Amino acid sequence: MAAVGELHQLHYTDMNSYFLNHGNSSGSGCESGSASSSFGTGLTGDVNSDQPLPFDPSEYLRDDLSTHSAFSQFMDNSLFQAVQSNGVNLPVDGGNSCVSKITGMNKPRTERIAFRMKSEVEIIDDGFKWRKYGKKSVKNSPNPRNYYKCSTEGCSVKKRVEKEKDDPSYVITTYEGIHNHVSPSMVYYTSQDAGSGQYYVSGYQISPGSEFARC
DNA sequence: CGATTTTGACCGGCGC
DNA sequence: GCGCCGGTCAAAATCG
Repeated sequence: MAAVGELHQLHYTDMNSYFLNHGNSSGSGCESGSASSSFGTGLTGDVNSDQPLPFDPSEYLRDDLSTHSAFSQFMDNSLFQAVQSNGVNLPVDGGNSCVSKITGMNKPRTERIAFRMKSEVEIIDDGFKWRKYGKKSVKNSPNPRNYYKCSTEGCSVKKRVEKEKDDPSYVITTYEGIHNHVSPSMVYYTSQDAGSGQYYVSGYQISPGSEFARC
């Protein structure tokens, strides 16, 4: 298997099952109906193993606007809310753990999630605004690793992006930390509950300026 | 002109 | 203690 040294310590997050679970459970906004069945193929109980993903998320990222939405929603909901700074607290689908983890389970350190996806470009617009702060060539790989920070003030989420050693058409993106804000590319709508009078998020859409919205 | 990228220097952890 | 390595800093360059 391929993977750059450190990634052996990580379990690749299975975006497919994320789409399955989150697309259905979160309800509003993202239509995941027919896509779910195709996402389901190839998923087995071993998604937690130290293996590359048994699928190619980029097929969906490239071609399917609803999946673009799903990815953006994933970034918003899952990374923003589910990944805790200590220990894993990610949604699980009845035995089929949809995520994975991550190093330092017992240590109070920042969570990390790695994605491997096929892409011609390294920079995948996940809805957040990133500022590059470093670039480093790593051992055992001819490809440099790029370091990004979330450019939103007060948010210290980082991500690393590098091309896979054995197949440069694959990009490995590692997210670290929790956004303390929502994605700037998402526009949320609120409604007021007639009973309680409280406001709640009734829906959202990708803002016209987003990369996703251009497809 | 402010924001972002580039890139070499610097720093800390780890193994020997 | 020393060197290697991954990660970050920060000044200069570039971009919009």
